[in-house]
Amino acid sequence: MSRAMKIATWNLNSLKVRLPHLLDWLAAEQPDALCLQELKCEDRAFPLAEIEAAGYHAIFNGQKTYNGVAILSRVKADAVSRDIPGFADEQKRVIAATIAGVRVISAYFPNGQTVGSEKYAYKLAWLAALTSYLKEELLNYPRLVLAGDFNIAPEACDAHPDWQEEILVSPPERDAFRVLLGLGLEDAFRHFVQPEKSFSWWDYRMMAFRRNFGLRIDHLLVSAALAPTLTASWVDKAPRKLERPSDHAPVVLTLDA
DNA sequence: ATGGCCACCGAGGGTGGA
Repeated sequence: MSRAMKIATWNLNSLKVRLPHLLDWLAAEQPDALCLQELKCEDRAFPLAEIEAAGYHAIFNGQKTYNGVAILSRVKADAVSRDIPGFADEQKRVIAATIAGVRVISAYFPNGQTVGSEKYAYKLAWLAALTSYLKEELLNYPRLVLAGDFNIAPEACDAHPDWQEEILVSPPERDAFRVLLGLGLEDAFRHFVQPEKSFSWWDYRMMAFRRNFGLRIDHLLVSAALAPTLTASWVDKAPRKLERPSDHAPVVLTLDA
């Protein structure tokens, strides 16, 4: 018997500020699992009551001011794991759990700031650690989704032609993305024919959203066991049009597994 | 024009994001 699932990822850029948008989106879209990033919220301040009132369970891994990830789910999450095992890191960027038989990982990849900076070196080291972790996770959980803000636009078509920065599109970052695919993961969005200039992030400045001056840096990668079950994937630009939006839009997949 | 916006902390402007 097959079961339809809707799984999404959304960098909220502050859970506190975006809570009304989040609750509206949950009510409208009813995802089975929603991976969140950039909570900027300590665990003790997590708005659990509001999330539960919306009909969702929540697991979270937060810190003050920066980073912070969570997974919301219709059914309770099992086998919860936080951070990258064996990778010493103060920054709260990873949480994983099994939801309705699917291993779901919510990840907030480092930004990297500028190519060659210390933060860039941290990004590449973090990517290597994540890759080792994913290799292990795939052995334990063949039905897996890696979702989050990757801070990498994997191909030329994933960045607006006028994007002048090296960061988010540099060859070492794109190589790291391809190494993840090489583990047997597939970009759910690219499993389907998509409109040109499909992006998931637009800068707050320069009227970037109105001009569709953006990047596709939020992704859902699915394991080989799940890829044949995909039924759709899209970017939901609606929340980016609201007052005081996150600079990221939710990215969604559906599957029938 | 080498910044423009937004959120954070905390009480003013510095830091970080992408």
